[in-house]
Amino acid sequence: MTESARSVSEEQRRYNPAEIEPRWQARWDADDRLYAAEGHDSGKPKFYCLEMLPYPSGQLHMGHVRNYAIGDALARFMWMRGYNVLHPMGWDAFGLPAENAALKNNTPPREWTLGNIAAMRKQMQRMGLSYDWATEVTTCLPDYYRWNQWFFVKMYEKGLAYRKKSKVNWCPECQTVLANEQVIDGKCWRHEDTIVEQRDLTQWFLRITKYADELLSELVKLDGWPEKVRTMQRNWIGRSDGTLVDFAVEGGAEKITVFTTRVDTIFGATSVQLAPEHAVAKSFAATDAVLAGQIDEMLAQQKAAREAGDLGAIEKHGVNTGCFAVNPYNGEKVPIWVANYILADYGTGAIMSVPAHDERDFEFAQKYGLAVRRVIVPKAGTEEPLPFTGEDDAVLADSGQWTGKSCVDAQHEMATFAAEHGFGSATVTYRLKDWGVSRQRYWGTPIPMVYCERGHAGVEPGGVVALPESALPVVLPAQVEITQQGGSPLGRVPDFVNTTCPVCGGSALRETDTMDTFVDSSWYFYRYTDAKDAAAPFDSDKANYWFPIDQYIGGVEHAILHLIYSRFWTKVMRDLGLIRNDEPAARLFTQGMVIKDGAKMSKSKGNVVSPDLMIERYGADATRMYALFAAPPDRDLEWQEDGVAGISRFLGRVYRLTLKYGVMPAAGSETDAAAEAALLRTLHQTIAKITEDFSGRWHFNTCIAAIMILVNEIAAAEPLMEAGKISSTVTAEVFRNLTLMLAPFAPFLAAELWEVTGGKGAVFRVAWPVANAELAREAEVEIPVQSNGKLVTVIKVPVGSDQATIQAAALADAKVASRIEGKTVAKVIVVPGKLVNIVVK
RNA sequence: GCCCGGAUGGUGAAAUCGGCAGACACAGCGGACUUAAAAUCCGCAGACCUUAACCGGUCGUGGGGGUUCAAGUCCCCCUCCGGGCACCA
Repeated sequence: MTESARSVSEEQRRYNPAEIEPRWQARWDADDRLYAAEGHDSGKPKFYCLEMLPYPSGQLHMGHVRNYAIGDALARFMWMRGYNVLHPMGWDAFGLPAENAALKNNTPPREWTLGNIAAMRKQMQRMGLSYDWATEVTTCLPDYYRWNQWFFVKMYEKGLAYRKKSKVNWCPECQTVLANEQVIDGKCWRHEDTIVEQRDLTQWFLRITKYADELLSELVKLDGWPEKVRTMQRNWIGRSDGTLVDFAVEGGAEKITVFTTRVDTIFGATSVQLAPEHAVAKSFAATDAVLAGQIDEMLAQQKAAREAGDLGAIEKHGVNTGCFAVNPYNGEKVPIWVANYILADYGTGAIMSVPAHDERDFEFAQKYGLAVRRVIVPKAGTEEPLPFTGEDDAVLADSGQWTGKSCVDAQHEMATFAAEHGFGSATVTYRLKDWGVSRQRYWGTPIPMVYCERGHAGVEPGGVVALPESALPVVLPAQVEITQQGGSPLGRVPDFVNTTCPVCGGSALRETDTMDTFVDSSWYFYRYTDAKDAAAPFDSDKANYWFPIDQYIGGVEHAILHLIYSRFWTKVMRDLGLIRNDEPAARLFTQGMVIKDGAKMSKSKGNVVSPDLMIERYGADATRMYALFAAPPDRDLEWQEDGVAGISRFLGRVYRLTLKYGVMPAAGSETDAAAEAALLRTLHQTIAKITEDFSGRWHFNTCIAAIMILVNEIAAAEPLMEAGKISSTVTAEVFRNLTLMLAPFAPFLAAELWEVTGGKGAVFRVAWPVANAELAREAEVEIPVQSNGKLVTVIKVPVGSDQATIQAAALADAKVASRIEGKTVAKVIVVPGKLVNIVVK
């Protein structure tokens, strides 16, 4: 470096991200190995860092920016820590918006989607995100979705995919069926104002309930997941342990099976309540026109309430059928009612009503004057008002041979008794329902099934035939007219629909529904490990090396959609022998929302801030760094443009100082050893803080604050550096490590400064600095001195001073002396290194 | 109704184990530089009382109580905000 390099003009020292960032971006884009992961044999520990893949809407929003800024900082940090990092990105590219866009602008969905992907990929590159684009996954392309079809067939063969007619959720806006997980408060997850209708349709389902128990029990092992997400999944799965009990219908061959979690209260049952849809209710109605009318009225009322979006508003009511059921435990006859609050699709659609020990039953019994019979009493013998629902420290009364038993013991014994006498059994009920995956839409994965028209051995006419692997992929036809008329668009493409049966060669019709797009995102992260595989969804050895994902980062809105489906898919793949891991991700992080003026950014509120605009004004580094600085990552972040400007100013300071003193420091004869030690002390304290934070708390806001403190201190030492009082060894160490610490947060600037200060190679592959505890150590520590808990003064003592020394120093202080003068010192509390509190009277 | 979060200056926030509340920023105010402005740099800054000023004092982490030498942090009760589940038997 020559003297001329030192005399760079002020103008050249001005931080100009608009010049620096595109220059580096071009260099990075040209190097397709820059962010590539290494193989199993790299000798390094692996780290799979993953952010949830976006829907290619065509525009990154601030939520994406925040999500990717977090993941990118982590990936770069782990590279610098010597890990073999997999950091991929892809596109959740099927879905309804492409069809809507097609309707609106007459652009084919594929063209629209691929155009959006290209635009968003460019935005991501502009952000400086460290993705390995060689492993990019695009779910709407046949080389990906063919494996959706392959999995579907495998699941069909295993009985995990099946077709049935049932009540399903229909969104009139989407013109398709939705899964239960996609219905929120009776409304569509994509159309918050659209009430979901119930329709009877034949649909394909995936048997997620087969894994309900494992999905639930393994939640306790996911200690790297937020408790909130685990709780939400636990609630969603909704396991309920209970007993099935058969009540014989008096004077008929029918029986009513009820589900109860409190079989111990069954001697207090004074009626049986049926859902209006219940088969026994229907059979009574067949011979009772009045009852039939009342049941129809209930169903009509439910339908109306659902359409009004307010199911909770229906008042509970019921009708007495006039028939009786027999309680198998005591032979007692109880009336059978039909009630509008009994859910047909939970448990068995029938309950026993025990008014004395259930709040709802009590309320219902009061309304209709049904008998209330107490059969549970507190162990303590105290009189509890009814309804008494407690089961701990309570025992049975007037309950035959179980009288005096504890509730919990009785529940087990009575279930066993039922099983022994053939009228019931212990059982488990889940709220979770099988995953309905059929969609009456075009832009999705075709379901790889045909219906053989004539039928053949084992398949009746019109029966289901799964396509063999050789017939895959079933490619989505390109020329499809998208209209708003009902039914699957593929059904209007004769070339697609009409095919031949792969078994008998006769004519066959294709399934015209496509798969829920949540299928695509249920296993995409496995594909990243082997994105170009044409013979399999992925190579098992590769997946077993990389899985589980070490850190998954995304929004909490997927807590029960994507995150439960992908856990299910992982378990299915494990049982197919493709992978060894039971769970997809060891650690999950859900970042907070980005808000503006106190509200979530949305077009309708007009408070959307465009990342492009921020990058244009302040650069990608400042935009990303602000997203990490303004709040800890798990909290909501209020976007304030002035804050971005502040970060930009800060980066400008770093740039100016580094160019001035980091490139070629001024030479001087006498150095200031104390000032040098102080600089190095702050430097090493900063390294220690950031290193520790990355491995645990992820409070990047305080990491960046720590870097600011270091830079403020460097700036304060500017006169000393100018005068040559800080040796070049020290400035070199300070600026080198400052640059390395900036690399995860502001990669463009770090790359630039690394190069201009003579660093070799990519700054992201340089070893992360190691804090030197000796250099970081403070010589003295400030100890606040309190009197009765109120601050009096602050004294300085050498680090490591013992209690006696600190106490002596505190009592020797003039301010302290005047404060305690004339008072009695009752006690002196000394916490070494922390504080002194003198208790006086 | 049940289950999770959260509430700290004008604003975003910090205080990781019970030990100086408000680090670091933003906005603001004052100053330097400049013909001027921008940019940059330096300084002030929780509220209230007192003072000419310094000094000094009181209050202060949603509200009320408690434990403790000491509470934003622990315990009890309550309010408000956000999220999840909910005629689930």
